[in-house]
Amino acid sequence: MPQTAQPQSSSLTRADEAFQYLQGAIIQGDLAPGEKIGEVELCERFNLTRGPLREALGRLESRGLLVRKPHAGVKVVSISGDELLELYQIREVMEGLAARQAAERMSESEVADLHRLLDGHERMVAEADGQAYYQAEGDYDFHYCIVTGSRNNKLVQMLLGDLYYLLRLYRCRFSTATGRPRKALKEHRHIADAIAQGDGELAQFLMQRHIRTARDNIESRLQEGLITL
Amino acid sequence: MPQTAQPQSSSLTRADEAFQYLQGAIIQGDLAPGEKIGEVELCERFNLTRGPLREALGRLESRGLLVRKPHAGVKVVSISGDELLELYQIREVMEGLAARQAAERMSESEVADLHRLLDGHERMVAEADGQAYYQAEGDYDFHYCIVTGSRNNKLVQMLLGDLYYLLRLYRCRFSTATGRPRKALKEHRHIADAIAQGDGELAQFLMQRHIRTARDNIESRLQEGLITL
DNA sequence: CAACCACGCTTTGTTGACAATCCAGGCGCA
DNA sequence: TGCGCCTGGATTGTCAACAAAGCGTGGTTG
Repeated sequence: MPQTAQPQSSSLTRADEAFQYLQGAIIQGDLAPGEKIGEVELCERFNLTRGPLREALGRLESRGLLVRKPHAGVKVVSISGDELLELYQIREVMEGLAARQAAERMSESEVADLHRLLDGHERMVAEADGQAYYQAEGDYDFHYCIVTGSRNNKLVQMLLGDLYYLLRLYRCRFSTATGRPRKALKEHRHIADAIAQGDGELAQFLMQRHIRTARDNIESRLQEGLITL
Repeated sequence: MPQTAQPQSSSLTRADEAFQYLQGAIIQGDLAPGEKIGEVELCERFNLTRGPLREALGRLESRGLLVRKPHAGVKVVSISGDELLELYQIREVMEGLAARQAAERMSESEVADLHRLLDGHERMVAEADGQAYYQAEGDYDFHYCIVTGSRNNKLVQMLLGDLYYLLRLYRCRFSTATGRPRKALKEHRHIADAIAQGDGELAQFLMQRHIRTARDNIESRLQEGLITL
């Protein structure tokens, strides 16, 4: 599907398209990690020239999804289990902050939305043991809500704009998930309750413990040998 | 290894030069915030063509130092006091984590280096009330040491590669500083002691309080009207 | 037979020109 | 006189070609 026709948003430049497309391709695993990929090949892959492509590449590199050596070419970032655990440690403190600020600043309607979201998740888990969907998307929806609710623009940018893409990359790579949907959902509910009560400290504590639990889960799985690096 | 360190070694490309140069120019304030600056002007400013420049611009944008609207041009990021406070909140939790991990993972020699660094700072403060230098550079040196000591690559990349540049931008803009070198130095020493003893929890707590104090200081100064936005 | 050097090819970095888009100023009309 | 359209200029986005650097290959030599 060559997107030669650009019907609508003229505000979308080719470089932006390439950026989004490449980001998606990397996250979904269409481009293997460590794969040294040439520029011309990418250009032909979705008809554009090297100018916009290089700009997109630069942005991807700055975001940490690509590594590029001066004259050696670009390759998709190779990931390790240790780095994933590092990411979770960072997530722990940052989302803890997000939860605290969300508890302090979320509006009534936002809190209501959050609870509705959890109601939906509850139905999903109850109905069909919908582990797959719940973990893949629902989990992100919940955390997404809280992060945006923190009203901390920089935090939103760092988490939603950068970190989550990396996490998604890992998650898609070795499709490991917590494997504990009900417990996780319960934790989510507790966090939402703390936020609803405006108890920032509690929300922060619960969120940190929630993510730490997930991290421990992943760590033990990694040690068991489910490493797909 | 974060690619943000410095593309030093052999052949640094023109785009990298432009990137570093522009980053420095923005941080030092040679480019006013909110200033809409043309590409050709930048090109002539340090002889290079628009290709590499645009790549550098893209990376600057992705790093948050520039904002660019599709056909409207680029302008240096305009900053607000609120955003600075947000940054400090993020710093609080992230550097808290860094301090904890540094306490757990720093080597003997690194701890010794850290203490030597503080000795130097102590001399500076005692000798000449060297507030200016201590605050401008010494403070960063200390935090830099601890962050790298955390051995958390992602954390290093996010703090040293991104956040600190923004902080420097703010600091240079309204050259506000803590104005409490002795107290800050004492806090630094306590943190270093906690790290030396391997007490991660204490180091984290002290670091968070240290940064929170600095933040409160800035907040009150802002409210007093030292806002240069 | 192995190691080293030189050559050429491939890929990246850079350049200048072309085309699309937006902003400002001026003119016409109500 | 004020509003809106139009045109001109300038700026950004895009392109195709040029130059330099890295790497593999093949030949030569110890």
